[in-house]
Amino acid sequence: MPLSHLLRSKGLRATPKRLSIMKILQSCTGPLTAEEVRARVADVDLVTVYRTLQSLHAAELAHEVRFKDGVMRYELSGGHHHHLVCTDCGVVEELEACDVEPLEKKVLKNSRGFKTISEHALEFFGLCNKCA
Amino acid sequence: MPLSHLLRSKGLRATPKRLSIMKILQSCTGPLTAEEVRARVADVDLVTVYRTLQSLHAAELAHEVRFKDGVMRYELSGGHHHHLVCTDCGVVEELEACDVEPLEKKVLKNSRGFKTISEHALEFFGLCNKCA
DNA sequence: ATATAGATGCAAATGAGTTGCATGTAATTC
DNA sequence: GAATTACATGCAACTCATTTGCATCTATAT
Repeated sequence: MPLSHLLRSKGLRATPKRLSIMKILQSCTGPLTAEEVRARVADVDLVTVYRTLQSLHAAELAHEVRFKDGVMRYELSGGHHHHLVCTDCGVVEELEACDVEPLEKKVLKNSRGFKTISEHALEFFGLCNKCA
Repeated sequence: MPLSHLLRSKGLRATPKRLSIMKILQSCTGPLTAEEVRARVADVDLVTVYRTLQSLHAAELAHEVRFKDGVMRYELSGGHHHHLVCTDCGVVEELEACDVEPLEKKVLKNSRGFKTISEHALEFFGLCNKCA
């Protein structure tokens, strides 16, 4: 499905800037901050980037991730997954498998105070081959 | 070990405000933001709270956690663990067991680009009994 | 072509967290 | 137990990510 159809299928308009932003997200290996997106798209206001990323996330077309710096990052939703982040240079490696579901089930079963678990956030931090 | 000795063993001074801040952290079930700490301690500047929490973390006396709002929270280090957070009311339940280590080993083994994994962040989000 | 709801840009505001600097005080030394 | 000194605190001002208000613009439906 082309990006423009994806957007329209969620009730969002397929504007040139939106498409550029999505293409950038698509072309990068790791999740990007609003500022990183702005630096890669010609003539976009940072506010527009913020609003676009929020819209994409609200429409479930993008995931939100926060690494240790606390800055929000976005990536196109290509299935649920987690990341391995280098604490030295910041390189990000995507992990295909999630494998947290069994843990999640166990956590819910052992919980006294919770009825449902809908989400989880998991990130790994370490040193990449270069920085080690 | 009393809090004052804990501090001194890490080369930090046992000042009244520091002790108050630590007592508050100790008495609360979940991790607290700087602002939440300030609201519970008499006559402390927010800056002092920030600096104190950072010192405690640097000395490994406190853990840092970030939930979905992106705000940093602190809790006294009582062994590594994770949290279950209610997305509605914000209640936090602590999870005794971690159980991520085997996953971590597997992730490192499967990784092409990383040599070591030193840390991970894992939080679960759902609805507590009250809010469900 | 027109209408309209949604998208964009600019400026200004918000809110978490930080920094510089002067003052205060815990811990050490005599 | 008084003096010394390095660390701790408070205040004001700052930075930086993110948000909001408002006027303008434009993709999409009619």
